[in-house]
Amino acid sequence: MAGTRERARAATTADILCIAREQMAALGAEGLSLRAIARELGMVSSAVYRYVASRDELLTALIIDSYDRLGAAAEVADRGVRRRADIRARWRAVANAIRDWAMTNPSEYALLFGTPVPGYAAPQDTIGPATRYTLVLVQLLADLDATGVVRDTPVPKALRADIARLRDVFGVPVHESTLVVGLSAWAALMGAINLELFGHLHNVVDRPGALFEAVVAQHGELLTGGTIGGRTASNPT
Amino acid sequence: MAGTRERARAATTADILCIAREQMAALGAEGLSLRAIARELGMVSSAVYRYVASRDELLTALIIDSYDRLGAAAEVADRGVRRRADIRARWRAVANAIRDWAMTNPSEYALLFGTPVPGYAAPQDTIGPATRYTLVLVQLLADLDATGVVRDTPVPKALRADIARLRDVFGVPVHESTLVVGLSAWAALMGAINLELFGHLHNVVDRPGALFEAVVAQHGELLTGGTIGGRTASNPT
DNA sequence: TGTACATCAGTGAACGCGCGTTCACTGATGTAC
DNA sequence: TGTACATCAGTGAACGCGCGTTCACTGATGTAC
Repeated sequence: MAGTRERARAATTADILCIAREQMAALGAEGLSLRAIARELGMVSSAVYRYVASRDELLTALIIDSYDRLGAAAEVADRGVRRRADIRARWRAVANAIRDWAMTNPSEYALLFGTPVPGYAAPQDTIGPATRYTLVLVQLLADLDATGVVRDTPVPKALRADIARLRDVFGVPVHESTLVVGLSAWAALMGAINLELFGHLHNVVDRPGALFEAVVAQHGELLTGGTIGGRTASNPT
Repeated sequence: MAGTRERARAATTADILCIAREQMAALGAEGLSLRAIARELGMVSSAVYRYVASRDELLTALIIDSYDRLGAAAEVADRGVRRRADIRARWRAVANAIRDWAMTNPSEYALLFGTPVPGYAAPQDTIGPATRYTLVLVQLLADLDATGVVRDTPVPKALRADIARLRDVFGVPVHESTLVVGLSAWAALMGAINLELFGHLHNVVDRPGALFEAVVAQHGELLTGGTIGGRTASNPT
């Protein structure tokens, strides 16, 4: 039966990735060590090179895998919302899924969104997987637009070209102002997770989850209907 | 003259911090090496221990110093706005100052706000300096409140207790809803910087500065007058 | 079904490098009388 | 102003540890005839 060797190979390849993840959780991405993985596998250090060409390649594999899991989590969360037209609910679902994934896989999240590993340059292969979770968000924006929301958020001139290009890249028709608000929501989303995960809410907020909810709710409003034009309630300028 | 020895000591202590910063810029926080610093100083490796008790202590010094510089930058920017009542202008100034500092000191910013160095636990001494830049923001919120802005942003119940405690900690009277919107603005601010600095805007936006401006402007509106209540323009739910 | 050969997982030793930290020491700089 | 003593910056060697990567090898597993 062709495959018993292949299956063994696939199994230890998976083992390597798994151990690598554990090691990252304990020591961070820089702590990743092929020798330590070999030790854990009960192999001699050079044996790992049958499976992985170099430390950097392993790092790349971990990054791709992580982006993929994150993307899958986001997709599942989005699909889980029955009422497709309820953009706010879908936004909440996706945002929470991303946060949940981050909290249960903190080291992987840090690998993707924390300090880049110095000396490591992500190869092209990581781009595709990296876009996966953002595609969910962009599709959300497109569906939002389809509902005919009116928004008078100003689109900065300097962003016009970028935004036009973005629309082409994703191939999804999204209104300019929607994209701007969407990018902003994205920044807030990732910012809230970073602050929490990297410890900046210690002594600030005891229930980071509640803060996260508030941030997400606010941007949900902004996306689905908030009109934040020039009118201010009582601005003293 | 008492002091020639002391001055020499202060000078090489400063040199050590300076070289450490350069080293971090090149190799990241984990790349920080006392031996490499000694080499750079033209000393034998053990000599550094006259000035620094351990690698971790040096890391702590760097963190404190960085928080301090960041805080100073934020304070200067805020003070630079003549019309104190123009909260939006002050918010923009402070936000831009933080971003500017981050862009000119990427490795220090990463040290503070990126992935925590594994195995390193920040001692109590870092808390004070860490609050410095946030104090600028909180004072901004307090001054904003003093202008009598009306806002109907809902305050999540789960955040009530946290927010009350926060007000006590800072000793500045800030309205609940103001703090919630402020925290949200903080998250967006840091999120936008992280995305840019850690490379997530590559192939997404060519002018990250313009995106940053947009994010900051949006939250400026939200802070100073945007009312994002339950009313939505055309929400299909 | 059996043999001959190719593939390839894992070994063991080595190269050359890095690191943090300790310790007994030399010798110059400062201080007290 | 000069001497005796204390302080302390910097030395040099060592301990014990880690790492990535290469290379010639053994021996089991698969493949072709």
